[in-house]
Amino acid sequence: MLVHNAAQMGTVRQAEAHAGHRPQGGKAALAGTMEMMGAAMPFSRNAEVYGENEPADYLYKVVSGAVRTYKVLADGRRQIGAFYLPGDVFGLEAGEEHTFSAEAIADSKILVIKRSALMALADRDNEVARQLWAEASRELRCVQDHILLLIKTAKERVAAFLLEMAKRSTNGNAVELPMSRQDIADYLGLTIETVSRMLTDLENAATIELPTSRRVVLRNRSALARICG
Amino acid sequence: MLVHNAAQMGTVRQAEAHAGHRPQGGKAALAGTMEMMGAAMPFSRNAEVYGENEPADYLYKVVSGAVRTYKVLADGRRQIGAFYLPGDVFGLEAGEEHTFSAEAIADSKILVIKRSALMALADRDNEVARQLWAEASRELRCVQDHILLLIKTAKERVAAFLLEMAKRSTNGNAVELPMSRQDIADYLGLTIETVSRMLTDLENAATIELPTSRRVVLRNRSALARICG
DNA sequence: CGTGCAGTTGAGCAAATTCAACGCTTGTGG
DNA sequence: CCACAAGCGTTGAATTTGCTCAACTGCACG
Repeated sequence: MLVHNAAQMGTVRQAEAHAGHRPQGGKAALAGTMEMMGAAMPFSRNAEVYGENEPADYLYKVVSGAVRTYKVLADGRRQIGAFYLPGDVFGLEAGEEHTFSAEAIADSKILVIKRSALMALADRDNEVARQLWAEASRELRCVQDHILLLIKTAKERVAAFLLEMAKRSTNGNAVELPMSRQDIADYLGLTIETVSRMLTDLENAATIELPTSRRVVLRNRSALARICG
Repeated sequence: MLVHNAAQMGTVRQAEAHAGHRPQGGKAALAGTMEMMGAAMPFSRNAEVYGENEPADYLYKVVSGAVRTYKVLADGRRQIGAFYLPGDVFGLEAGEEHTFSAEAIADSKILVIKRSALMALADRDNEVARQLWAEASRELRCVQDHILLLIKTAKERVAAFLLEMAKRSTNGNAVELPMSRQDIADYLGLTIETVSRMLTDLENAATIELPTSRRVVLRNRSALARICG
């Protein structure tokens, strides 16, 4: 189910109330269109946004906070598919059902958009359709890059992860990690111990600084890039 | 952008001769549409279909043979993104350029379709657009499953690979592998030696038979499924 | 009949995991 | 206000897994 408690139920309805709105013109960006059609909902830390195999009736855009998508294997191993930061769109599926589950990593505000409304709009407005394609393409590229990550060594994965987060972060060399070591490990296909060791190795090599465990400062980007392979 | 430059590959020009054809009706499947719009081209074993970063002006459908897509990292490691068997569509990208390279694994016949023609058709015919979405979605799901493979143990990866190939193969429990051990290894993120060892382990456990190195017979599917995790 | 390629097998090694202990921070109840 | 438990992260030692390197087999092709 999309809605997990009564308190959230009401807010989702709001999203639908806006579903009929038209964008200002044919050249409206998907970003702008979505703001018109969706309603921002609060999710608290670790709250589920949607579950695997649930109908994909909505898509989402992170306003603040952060989101992880993941799958859990039969024996409990968890693979995180992606992290989504403010501005990122997630939950856009061509199929009828979500293939991953999604949870808020921290307290978050998330824009909820009814899929059918956006799709109907895309049928009339080719620009919107194009934007949806671009979004899906971005997602595919992300997953493909993720595969390339998973064939690398532990140090390479951690270095690549830091560079990726830095590229998506706004504040230069200082990166605030919203996720735990376990989340990072499950994203990189490593254990928390290995992630921790690689981070301390990088710190010892003066490649990064770790003022706190959730804050990383890149001291030597080119060294990181070199490590990436 | 939907309109793209003319081909740089001389042989591909043939495909364009058919580009103006219309499907029989609005409900034509993508499969049928593509047969109308494309020309079958022969590719010999190991021939390149397209290269990474080349403009994605065409998309492709395997008629016979098999295709691999791959990326090579700076240090020479190769990651195979996917294998495509007869009936499979590949090279469909929303972006301007191919993100992987593609090669024929064996001598193959491949249908070549001009992207701009198909896209133009999709603009007029929502059914075609929907089919393109479905294709892109299938591709995304494939890549996501691939990620799940890469976090497993060597034996689990090989077992999952065999089940995947069996599911795509037509002839029951007998699976003909068109690709080499090196291809399998680069798909699974393992070495050829490890792939070979896992296969012999499975054979010793009477889970599979290996009449020849390229032919596998699944003797105990449920055991394989159990191994997958 | 040799040559070359693809695949298998073995031994030793390196990388990452597992298991275990410990430090630090945070929140809670006496 | 302090004591203490819980959660998160780090570190160390032992173990396991898969890799590297090397030898060897079978087979196709000249």
